[in-house]
Amino acid sequence: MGQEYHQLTSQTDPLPPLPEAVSVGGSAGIAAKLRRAIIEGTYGLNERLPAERELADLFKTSRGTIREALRRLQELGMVDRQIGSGTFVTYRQFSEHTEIADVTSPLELIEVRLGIEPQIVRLAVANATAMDIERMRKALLKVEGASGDPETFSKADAEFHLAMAECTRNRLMVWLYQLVNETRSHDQWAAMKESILVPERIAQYNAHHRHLYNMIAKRDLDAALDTIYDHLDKARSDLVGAVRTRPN
Amino acid sequence: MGQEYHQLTSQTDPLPPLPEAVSVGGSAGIAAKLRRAIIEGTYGLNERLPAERELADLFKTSRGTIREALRRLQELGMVDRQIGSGTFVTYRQFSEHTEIADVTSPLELIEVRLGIEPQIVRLAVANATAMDIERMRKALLKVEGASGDPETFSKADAEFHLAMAECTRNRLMVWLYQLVNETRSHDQWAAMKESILVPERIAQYNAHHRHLYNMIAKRDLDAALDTIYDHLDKARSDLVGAVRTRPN
DNA sequence: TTTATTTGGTATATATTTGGTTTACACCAA
DNA sequence: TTGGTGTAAACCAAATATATACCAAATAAA
Repeated sequence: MGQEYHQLTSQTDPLPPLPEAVSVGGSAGIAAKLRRAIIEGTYGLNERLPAERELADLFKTSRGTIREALRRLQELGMVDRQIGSGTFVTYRQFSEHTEIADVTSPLELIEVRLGIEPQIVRLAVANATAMDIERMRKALLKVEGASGDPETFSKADAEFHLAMAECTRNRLMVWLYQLVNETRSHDQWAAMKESILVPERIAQYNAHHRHLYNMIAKRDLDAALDTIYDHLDKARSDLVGAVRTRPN
Repeated sequence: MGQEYHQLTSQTDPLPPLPEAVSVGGSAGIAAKLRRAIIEGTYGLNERLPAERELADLFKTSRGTIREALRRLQELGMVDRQIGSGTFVTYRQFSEHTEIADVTSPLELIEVRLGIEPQIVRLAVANATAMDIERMRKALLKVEGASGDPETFSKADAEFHLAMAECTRNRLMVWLYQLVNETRSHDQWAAMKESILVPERIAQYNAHHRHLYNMIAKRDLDAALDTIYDHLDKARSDLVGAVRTRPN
C-alpha cells in the first residue's frame, strides 16, 4: 500500500526517494520473502513457521514488524495462526490428484462406484483367499467400532471397501479403487459428511457392511450383489436428499 | 521512469536470509519426520514402528509429544495402533502408473473394464448430448478406417471407448477410464496384440462398435448393454484362447 | 497353564512456548 | 504538526510440552 504512494510521487520528483528502503527492509519486504519461501516449498502445506520471536532474530528486526508481515500473509490466506501453537501454512500447491478430486461431485463419485464395486464383489466372491477374508473381517470390526464420529466412520468405511477391493486379487482394480477413494477425502464431500452421516444411516450402512462380509465369506454371489446395490443406492438417495435440502 | 523502481523494488530481493529453521520442533515436526519416513519406505506397509517410549528417547522428547505426533499420523490414516502390540503402518504407497501398468495382465484389465464399461454405457445412454454422439460417430469412423494394422486399430479402439466414456458427462469416470486405457499400451498387452487382432476379430469388434454407437444414439439401454457385454466377453475369450496357446 | 514383560491408553500437575495485546518511544515524510 | 512505521518491553491466555504414575490389552516366557 505504501509503495503505491511512492511510485506516484516519484513521477513528479526528478530525484527518486529510493523506495527500495520500504520494500526490502520493512514489513512488506519480509512478507514478500516469507511468501516466496512458502510458494517455493521451503515451508510446505500445514507446516509450521518459526515462532515470531525466532523470525525477529532471523530477520534482525523487531517482533512487531514480524507480526505486521505475518498479518499480511494471513490476509492473503496463506497462513493460519493459533495462540500457543504457531503459524501454519494453508497455501496449497497443486498436486496431480487434487485437481480431478476437486471438480468431482459426490454424485459423480457414486456413479463411478456403482460401476466398479459390483464388479469388485463378483471378483471378490470368486478370488478371495482366507487371508483376504480375515483382513476384511478386521476392517469390518473397525468400521463398526467407529460408528460415533462421521469423520472416523468415513475413513473406516473407505478402508472396508478397500479391503473388499483387495479380495479381487486384481492389482489394477485395487489401484483404481484407491484413486476413487482419494476423492472422498476432498472438500465437496467433506462438507456434506456431517449432515449425511447421522447415527441412523451409519447403522444402516454397517448392516450392509456386515451382510456384505458374510455373503462374500459364504461365496453367495447373488446375495452379495444385492447388498452392494442396496448399499450404493441408499448412499445415492441419501446424497440426493441432502442435495435437495440445499439447492444451490 | 517509475517502471525502473518497480523492477528494483519488487524483483531484486532474491537474497532472503533463508530461515533455515525448517526443522521445527514439537509434535508437528516429529509427525512430519515420521510421515516422511513412512512415505520413503523406512517403515513399510504393516510394519511396526518403534514403541512410544523408544521414540521418545530417539527424538529426545517426552512420550506425550510422541503420542501427539502419532495421533496426527493416525488421523491421516497412515498408522493404526493396538494396545499391547504397537503402532503399525497402514499407508499404502501409490505405485507409479507405469509400474501398475507393467504388472497388470490383460486379463486383469478386462476384468476392470467389465466393471466400468457397462456403467459407462448406462450413463452414456442417460446423459450423452448431441455433441457427444457426434464425437463418438467420428471416433467410430476412425476405428473402422483403421482396420488394417493391429497397432493403429488398438489406438483408435481406445479412442472410441474413451469417446463413449465422455458421453457419461462424468469427469471422474473419464479420468479413470483414461488411466485404464493407458495400461493398454504396455508390454504384456502389446506383445499379444499381433496374435489376437487378426482381421476377422477386428471386423467383429467393429460390428460391436457400430451397434454400440447406434444403440446409444437411439437411447436403447438394454441393447447397448447387451452389446458391451458381448464385446468384452468376446475380448476376454479371445484373450484366454491366446493365453491357452502359451501356457506357462 | 500361569506369570512377567511390553505396549498403547489415560490422567494429573507443572513448566514452557506461542500468538495476542498494550504501552511507550523514536524516526520520517507529507 | 500529523500519521504511518519500526523498536522495545512487559504481560496475558491458549496451546503445547514435560514428567509421573497407573491401567488394560497383547505378547512372551516360565
